[in-house]
Amino acid sequence: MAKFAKNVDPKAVAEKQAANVMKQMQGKTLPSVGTVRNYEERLKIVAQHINAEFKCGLRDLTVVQAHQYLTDRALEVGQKTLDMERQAIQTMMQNVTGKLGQTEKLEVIKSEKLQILSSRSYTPEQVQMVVNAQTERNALSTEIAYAAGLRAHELHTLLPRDEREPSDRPALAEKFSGRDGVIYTIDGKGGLIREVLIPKDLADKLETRRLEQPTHIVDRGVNYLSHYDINGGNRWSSSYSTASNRALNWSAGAHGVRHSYAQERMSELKKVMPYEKALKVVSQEMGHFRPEITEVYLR
DNA sequence: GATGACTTCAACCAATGCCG
DNA sequence: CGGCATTGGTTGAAGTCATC
Repeated sequence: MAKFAKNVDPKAVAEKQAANVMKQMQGKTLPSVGTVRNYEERLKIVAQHINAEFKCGLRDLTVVQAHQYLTDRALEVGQKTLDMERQAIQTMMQNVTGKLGQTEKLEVIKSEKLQILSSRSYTPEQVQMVVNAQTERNALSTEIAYAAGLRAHELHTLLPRDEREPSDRPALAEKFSGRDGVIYTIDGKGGLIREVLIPKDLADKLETRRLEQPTHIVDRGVNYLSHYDINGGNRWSSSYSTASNRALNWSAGAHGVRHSYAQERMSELKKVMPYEKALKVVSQEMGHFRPEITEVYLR
């Protein structure tokens, strides 16, 4: 009895079960750090539910019970979260508990909640209002991300062009045409190094924050080596959202400035070239492998 | 010493994006 | 076009720092 006393918290129990399962995944071909974090997080939620509903531990979960759980869960969360939980359970069953063979899969369940896909972009004036509601350090990150179309985490990976070679990717001559500034590189999604263009005045401000020694930064469990004293990742994203709510009474998230970049570049380029060509140029500037991805930024 | 502006963290949920 | 991997958004609690 006494030895269970410290484990009466259901959340703590579920957390431990998820952690143990993930530990047993070591040695398998593990996905990225961020994905591992997602799996563990989702498995913790799954464990909490099934501990209560089925009175069993996480690794006792059967295929039939998993199906039952996901079907119930479809009423509570959206498709993406439901997918993540199914994948996490599936990976556990394939690699740890053996309830599924390596090629066997769980049935895909449809969420009952429909997702609303509305525009996330900000006008230049709106971005300026958000910038004004942030401290100088966060404001600089916002201005750079907006001017160069960066993802939040990419702010932690900035480096001048002459200090790092970009990945070998096709590039049209029209890349960055109509704008000028200083070329930097960033380490993007999936390890793709790409060139980005930062206006001169912002590049100057950025260089005043250059560090003598690069500093180690952890964001959402992922390690970065930042060469500048600027914010990025979830800290900047959080700052942006709260500042947006203060200034505008709404927020579409920091990623909204990347949507703005895409839309502004498209309207600039469409004046001097056909739509298809413009889309191709913008997709290269944003580090997309295919132009169709860029189109989701235009809605 | 209360209040508000601002930042950070952790936990939960969702969108983005590649590829078969 | 769907499955799956990777990245981002929101929220509440808590901390710092002015300001009154």
